[in-house]
Amino acid sequence: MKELPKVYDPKVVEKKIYDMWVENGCFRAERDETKKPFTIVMPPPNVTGQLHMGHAMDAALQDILIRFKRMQGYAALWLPGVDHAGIATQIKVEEELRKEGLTRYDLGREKFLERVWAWKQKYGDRIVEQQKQLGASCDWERSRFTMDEGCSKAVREVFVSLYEKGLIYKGSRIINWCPHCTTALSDAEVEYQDKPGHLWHLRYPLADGSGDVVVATTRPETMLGDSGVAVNPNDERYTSIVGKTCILPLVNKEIPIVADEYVDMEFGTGCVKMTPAHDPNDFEVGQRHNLEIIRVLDDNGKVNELGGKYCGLDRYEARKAILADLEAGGYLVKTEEHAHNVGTCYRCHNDVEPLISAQWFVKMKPLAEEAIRVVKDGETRFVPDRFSATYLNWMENVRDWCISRQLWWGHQIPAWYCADCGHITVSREDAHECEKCHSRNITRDEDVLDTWFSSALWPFETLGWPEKTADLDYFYPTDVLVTGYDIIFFWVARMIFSGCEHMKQTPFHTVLIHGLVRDDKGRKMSKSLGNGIDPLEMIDRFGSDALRFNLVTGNSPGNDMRFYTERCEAMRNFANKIWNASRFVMMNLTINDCELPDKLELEDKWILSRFNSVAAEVTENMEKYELGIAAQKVYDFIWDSYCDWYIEFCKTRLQSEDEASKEGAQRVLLWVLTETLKLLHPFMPFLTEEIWQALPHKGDFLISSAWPEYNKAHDFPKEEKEIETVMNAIKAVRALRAEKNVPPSKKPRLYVETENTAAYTDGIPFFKKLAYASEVIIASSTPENSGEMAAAITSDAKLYMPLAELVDIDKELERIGRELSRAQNDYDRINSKLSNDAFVSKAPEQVVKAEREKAEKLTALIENLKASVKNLEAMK
RNA sequence: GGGAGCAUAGCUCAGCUGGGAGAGCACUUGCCUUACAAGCAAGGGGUCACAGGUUCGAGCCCUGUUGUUCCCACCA
Repeated sequence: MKELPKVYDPKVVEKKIYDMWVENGCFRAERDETKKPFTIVMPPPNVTGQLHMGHAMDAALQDILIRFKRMQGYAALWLPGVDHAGIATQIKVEEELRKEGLTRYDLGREKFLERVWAWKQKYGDRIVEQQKQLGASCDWERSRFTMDEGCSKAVREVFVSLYEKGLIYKGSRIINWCPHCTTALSDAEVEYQDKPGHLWHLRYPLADGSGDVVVATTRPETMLGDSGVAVNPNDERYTSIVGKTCILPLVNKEIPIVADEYVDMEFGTGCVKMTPAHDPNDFEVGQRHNLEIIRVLDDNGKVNELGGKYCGLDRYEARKAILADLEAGGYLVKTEEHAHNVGTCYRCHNDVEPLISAQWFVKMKPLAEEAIRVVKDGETRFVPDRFSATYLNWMENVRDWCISRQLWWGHQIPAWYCADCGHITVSREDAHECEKCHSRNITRDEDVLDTWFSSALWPFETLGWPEKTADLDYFYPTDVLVTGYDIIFFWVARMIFSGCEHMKQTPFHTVLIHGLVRDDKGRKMSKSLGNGIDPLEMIDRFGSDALRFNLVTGNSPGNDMRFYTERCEAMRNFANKIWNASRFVMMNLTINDCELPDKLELEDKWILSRFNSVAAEVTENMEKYELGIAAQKVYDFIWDSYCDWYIEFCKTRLQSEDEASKEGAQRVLLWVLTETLKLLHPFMPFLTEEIWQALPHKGDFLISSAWPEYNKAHDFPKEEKEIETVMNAIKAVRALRAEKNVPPSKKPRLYVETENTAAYTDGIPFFKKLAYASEVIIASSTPENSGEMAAAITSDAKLYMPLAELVDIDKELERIGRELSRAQNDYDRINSKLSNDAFVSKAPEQVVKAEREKAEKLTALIENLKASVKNLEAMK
């Protein structure tokens, strides 16, 4: 048998094992009509991305599920890919250009796009390589890119077909504009932040000279675009001025005063300036009252030529200048502190400017209906369930989706404008003439689509849609989508309505939501804070398996988790524990197959029975997506049951002359280890495969072996109880010895007084090994000189040790007295339950029975303790 | 304004459909017991935020309160 190093070194193992899996096609998913498919599509990371802890957690969860299902015999497909990430990527390449003193306009669209593709070529694989280090068992041969030919075709098909159905339209509306990224954004791409600000009260004189109105605003610079003042129709303070006009200061323009329900009488002065071009509400009021739409800010957030003397000023400079001028002109009535909610760009975090612009939109209401139904009817289920409420709330109130972006990197909108007749041609094929007037004087829309427009198609475009492929037929709908709660709106919601619309089937039956990985102080990991922990560094220090285990244990689905390096270390220690247990088994191995023996000893039945329960429970937990609980159970089984007890139980047999017993121990040790490695494999794939390869095994790879199933023949409840009696006695002896500071080297005789001689006789070798006894004498009567010996008391035995020099009768009495009062307390509590008729009659039979058994044991223990007290007192 | 999460050991968190409070780390004591000192054994430490309620029985279910975090929303 191969000699293994004393310490597990993930570095030498992980790369080797991963390459072996890849070379042998272990991740490949084949269509197989004899198997059920199980499909996960990976949330595609950004091409520009670097693997961070969020990705690592996401990937770990998916890999665990896919490995589990693969072992259960499914045709398990984990489909990877990367996202072109419009704004993010374009910004990176533009930054690179800036270092050369260039802008994208210097290069022109075509050359710029060449640069981006080159960038993608250079860095696009980086994150994929990093995912591989995590052990991701994706079918890499099917890897896709959101701008590859197939995806482009899918995007085009969807755009055109939605346009044909009237679900995509172009219109001028108030949209969110990022002056830094110089593009429109969707509602979902705006992050609102509470920021301190001011509420300025401005006086607008009435045109007829009969007085003035005072409006309150947080954004005085937009006054340049004011085209009216609104008051509430029920506001008696202002009924007399409705219908009049006032003079817009600085601009010197006459604007109407209108009455509209929108105005809140309680807020500010009850008069609101109306800037229809720069505020969504004002826009709507403006529509109702036919107010002029005057856009005064350009695409860069600077005042445009309609702003008169302020033209060219940045919006915040303009604010200062305008306030100064208003104050000088006596128009500034007062200034109040006022915190307000400001929209910021989710990419660059600059303030978003609401402004009127002609953009493309997806009409959401009709699409949302089915997307709501599938979740309400449980065709798609969120885990944890509370996120379905988040989803439904969003979907029920969803507004039209602005999908055009003023960028170059992305899917260009397939719309051509006719210079002659003004018609818009939207086409699957590139258009060369206007479909209406056949003029060739057409130009293509410059804009590209929102990145999420293509990601929304991910579950089916990656399987070949719009072609009717065999893969699509077999693997769609997919099964589970794993992602963080932060992109439910961006992505999950849009995949669901897209799947419903284009495939007529929801894209997945389960959405497994996880939380954010935070730093050890609970802060979000971010570049600007510099508090990010690099998963690759953790892999380097502790191994991929340890990182994965850390990321999936100790927190529950949907909750954020704090990342502690020390926990990674603890998991590394766990990996090492298994490594050494395996090393121990191998060192003792003289067999070369992994069959169980014909004859099973008591302890063998115990560990098989324990394993059996654990396998059943773990499987159930996995199926309910309780991965953390499943992992914890495997951890406990390995460390407590297998290592701390079973291996120790076996040591004597492994050294014995009895060949049958010796081989039996080897066989059970090996069998349980092998099966346990299977349960652990999804969580710690590298370590388990490495060990499995070194052990006698059937089949080629652990990754493709069968998941353990509950086996009725391995259910031994009686033996479990019996060995646990012995374990309790061992623990009692060890506790006694520890209290008296007896070193393991001191091995006294052990006299056991018990009625249960059979079990204790079976346990003799265990008492010798684990309770440090030189000799074990079992009798149903009290040994001589019992008063001169220290005694450990259990419910069915008294275990005496001649540690004469350590025995102090008073101290013994005190110690036993403590145990007695503890036992008495427990007994009283249980007895009060049992003497309660309501409990006995109403509680389930099982529970009552269990309580009775406890009471019996405690009664016996108390009797034993009392007898000892009596005995000791007689000695005094 | 609406909604959700969280509150359990010194720290970070598990605790699935109600039935004797757990883990990791930290701490104390003793051990190099030939798989593992990245280890073994023993141990200390908790009014399960607070107040009610349902129940034979509540960390878990219901109501309310407090604190805290987050999401959504067009009050200028």
